[in-house]
Amino acid sequence: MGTHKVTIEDVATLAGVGIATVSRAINNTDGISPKTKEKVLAAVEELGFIPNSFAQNLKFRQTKQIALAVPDIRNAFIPEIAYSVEQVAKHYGYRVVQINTLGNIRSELELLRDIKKLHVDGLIILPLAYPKTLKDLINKASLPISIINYGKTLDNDVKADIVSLSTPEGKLVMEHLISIGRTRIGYAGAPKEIIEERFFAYEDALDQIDRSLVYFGDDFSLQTGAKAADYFVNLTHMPDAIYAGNDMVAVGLLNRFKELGIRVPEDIAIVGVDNNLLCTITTPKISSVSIMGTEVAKVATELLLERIEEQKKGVFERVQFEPRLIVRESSLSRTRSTQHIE
Amino acid sequence: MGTHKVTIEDVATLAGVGIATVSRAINNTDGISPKTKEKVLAAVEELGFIPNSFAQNLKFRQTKQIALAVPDIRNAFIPEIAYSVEQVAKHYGYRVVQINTLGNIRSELELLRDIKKLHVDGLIILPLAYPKTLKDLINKASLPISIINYGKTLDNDVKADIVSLSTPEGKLVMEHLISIGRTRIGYAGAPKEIIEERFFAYEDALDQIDRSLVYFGDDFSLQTGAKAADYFVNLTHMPDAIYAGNDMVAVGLLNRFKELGIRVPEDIAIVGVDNNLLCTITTPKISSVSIMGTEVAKVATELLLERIEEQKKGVFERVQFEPRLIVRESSLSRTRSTQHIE
DNA sequence: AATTAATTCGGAAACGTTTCCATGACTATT
DNA sequence: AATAGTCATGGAAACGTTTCCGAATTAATT
Repeated sequence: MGTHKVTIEDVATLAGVGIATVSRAINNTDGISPKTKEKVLAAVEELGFIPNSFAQNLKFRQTKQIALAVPDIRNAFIPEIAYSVEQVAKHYGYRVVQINTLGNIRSELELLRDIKKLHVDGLIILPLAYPKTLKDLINKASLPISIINYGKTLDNDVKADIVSLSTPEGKLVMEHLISIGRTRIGYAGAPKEIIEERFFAYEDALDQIDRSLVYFGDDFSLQTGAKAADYFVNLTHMPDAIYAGNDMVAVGLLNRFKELGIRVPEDIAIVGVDNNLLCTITTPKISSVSIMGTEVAKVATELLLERIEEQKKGVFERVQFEPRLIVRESSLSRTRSTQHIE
Repeated sequence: MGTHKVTIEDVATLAGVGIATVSRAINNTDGISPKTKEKVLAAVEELGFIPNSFAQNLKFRQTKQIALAVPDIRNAFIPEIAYSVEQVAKHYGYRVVQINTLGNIRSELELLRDIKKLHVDGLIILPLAYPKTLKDLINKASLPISIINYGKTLDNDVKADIVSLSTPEGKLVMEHLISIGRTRIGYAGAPKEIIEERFFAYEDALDQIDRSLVYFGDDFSLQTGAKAADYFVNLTHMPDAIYAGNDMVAVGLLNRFKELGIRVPEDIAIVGVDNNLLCTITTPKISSVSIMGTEVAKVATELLLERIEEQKKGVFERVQFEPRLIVRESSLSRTRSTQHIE
């Protein structure tokens, strides 16, 4: 337990040496004889001395730690990102501390505001939305930042590396649904402010939109999917396909539809976005667009760590990944299946 | 961007005051006139001064941050814990930094070894296993620790609060499977070292165990479940029920069985542990034991924060939560169903 | 108007390290 | 044996804050 009052000076006294020597011993620095080193380490052990890292870092500056700020841990899309970030960071010898902002934009801003308290060398952030404040805070921040851009368009003058998905993820979905002959296509997801490109793709793909086929829930969750299913079922004229804003919603939809006796894909086709692991364990398996989370996270982390290590200023990178549609059972054509099924 | 070389002294010079006054201004301390305060804050703004928090904490000691160390973020059981911890911490005004040890015992030990580098006031750890080193490190650690004890028995002299699940979670599963008339019950999960109680319950419930009905994979993952299914299917004498070490494994089993044309629960019943969200979105829905993650996490966090705030020494709490079996479709009795289905 | 009390402020010590620099002891070279 | 060169070591400065304490200014009391 030791209330940790023991300082380097206590060790020095016990070992009968100067504090400089103690420092050399515990840091494996050159210029100390093996025997004094041993003597010092014995004293360290005896007193249970632990260097105060605040004092250490006061000179050192580097902490070899980076922060990863993610919105909602309950969305299974996040672990994929987190895992990938950990891998790369470990390879560079960095530790990752993950901050869960819980889908709360306020706490995202708060985090940026006192990012210094985290004692990290850099930050990877996956913002929910991009209010002007966020941009200002990023630009004012005094440490390297990588942004994983999840669906939103960013101003070009943000002083951070940005790795993003190009927006056609929704376009892919819509083109696919149209190509398999669906004509009444609905949308279900969070309000469009959250990831607006997702919904814009829906609007863009249709000549005219029927507002009754659009369901906005509170978030991208299973519950939203279930509520959306209830909503669609009560329409006099049901859709024959639904573009789900993400896979959680898709799963929620599918599940509720099954409970209600509606067949997928025969009655309604469903396609989600994220290519979440969940898509492969439902029955039927759900078609989805992979947003390449692993790759995106990898690049974002590499950019950040290179910026940290090389102390790069300016010249911020912009990288885009193309999404990839993976067709599964939930969106098979009713007549014949010419698509490749995974 | 500012390379953050600007110090409190620069601000003092610009504002034409002493550094003590600057400190008072930025910390809202008493003993400063409104107008000097305003003047100082203007200087702070102009220079973009950000206090060096290493220097601050050198005196202050408290960081109002706690760490949460979790094994495998890809296991959907974790988010439940994390979410609950965040809620409580926020209520107390603390930030949570999450450390993912990726199922690696080495990195768990490493974390404890240099926990100081994280600059947190306390730690909540969900250990994978309990080698002696871990206990030693915990006892030597110089900050409050709460352990969320996930299946393993702990020595009583660990100097930390411990919130654990009482072990009968596996017993519940076995008694249930036996009660619905299954006679050849198998086990699938990670090697018994990982969470040994899970497997011991299996052994205890049976008069004699048939080693061929036990499958140990690498971990508690979907893949392990799938591989286990392949294994069981190839037995000359298949089991009629499987106790899955956790829900990920259960889902993996179910999915692969379905691909192989084996009916659940008619041919094989499956029961998992964790009561993961996944259990309700598969077809059939999977019976599982809730380990009360939310409640456990809540108590663990409260104990930790109280210990921090009140600077309690000694008197370590031991809290146990009882698991709860939730019967769903994957373990219905073949003859009639008398159980309550959720 | 004179004394006392209350504010406001700056200097300097303290927090616990790392590291530069000077010193002294020891080894190697001639 | 004398000089040069290594090596080990401790003292002290530096890192950037907060805070104690005394001084100086202002306000309040008589």
